[in-house]
Amino acid sequence: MARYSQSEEDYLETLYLLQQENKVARVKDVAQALDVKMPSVVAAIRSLSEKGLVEQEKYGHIELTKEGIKVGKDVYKRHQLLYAFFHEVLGLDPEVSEEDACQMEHHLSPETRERLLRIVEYTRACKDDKVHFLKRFMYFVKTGEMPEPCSGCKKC
Amino acid sequence: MARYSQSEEDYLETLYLLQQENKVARVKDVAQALDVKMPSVVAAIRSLSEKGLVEQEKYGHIELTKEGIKVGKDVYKRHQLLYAFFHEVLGLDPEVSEEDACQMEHHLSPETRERLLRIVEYTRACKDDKVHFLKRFMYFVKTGEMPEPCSGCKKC
DNA sequence: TAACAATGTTAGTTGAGCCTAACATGGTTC
DNA sequence: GAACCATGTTAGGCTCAACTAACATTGTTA
Repeated sequence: MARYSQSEEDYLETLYLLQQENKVARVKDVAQALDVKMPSVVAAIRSLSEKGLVEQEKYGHIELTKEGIKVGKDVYKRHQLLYAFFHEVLGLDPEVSEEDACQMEHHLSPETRERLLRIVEYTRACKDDKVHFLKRFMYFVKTGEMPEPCSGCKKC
Repeated sequence: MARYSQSEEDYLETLYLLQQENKVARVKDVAQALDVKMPSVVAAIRSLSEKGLVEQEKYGHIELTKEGIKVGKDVYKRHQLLYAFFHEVLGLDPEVSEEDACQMEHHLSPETRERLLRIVEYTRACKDDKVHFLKRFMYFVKTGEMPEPCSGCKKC
């Protein structure tokens, strides 16, 4: 999978999400979603089209190619992962989590991505576990002090 | 503190680091550090100078102003924090940690920054604690399974 | 001190990605 | 079916941040 610019990734992600929701994406929708003007969308689509990522019929719908879907979906997955990490693990607001995910989704290496996924999974699993990482971490966030050892462990 | 572009932040951070090491920064050093050509540096310095962030004497040294130091240092602190998180908490290679920190340092909101700092602190504190988060997390990374409850807790 | 090498600067170009203004198309309504 | 409105497109311009080529300055060395 080739490398794409931040802007290109944003267009592909937006197109992917619009396709999921509406089945059709129009220039106007993309412009609204990305808060840019329609001519900017037209230029971006032309460029993506030349790279084989989207297909356009004049004055018609915009459709992602197979490759376009792959990239758009991948960006969105990175976004979701970052959001989950910020919101679920770090306990940040939905708004902040969303905003930072938007920015950072373009800069996530495969290695970091894998580890972030692990820590999200770990945190989720911990909720059913005796040693509840998130509880302990949030206690630390609030008080600045370490919780008692095994405070969350009913066995002790 | 006003907002600065990614490129501006990179120049200020580089100048800050060069000043820390050498006491003087020259156009050539900055160009090397950022892997750009000297005319690009000259243009960037002129722009930063107009914004009151650096001072230049023609054909001479480049110095950060008070404000420039503040911004450059702040960027570097964000970098260090991200590096620590990637390396110490997620257990990623120094190389990957460094590279991702470079990219993401420009997109870190104050809220996320605060929480990342907490999780790094928490992880560090855990090393002296009975319930060793990092050990447990790394066990999960390697095996895909949750460690035994309180496996790290000597009291149990 | 004259020449040369290293460094810094200026001028002009490029490409990405946005914009506005003007024009084109297509679907809805009288 | 003609007029109108929403949507799409083209043309042209702007800013940012890089580049090359050519020129200027400084400092070192014969």
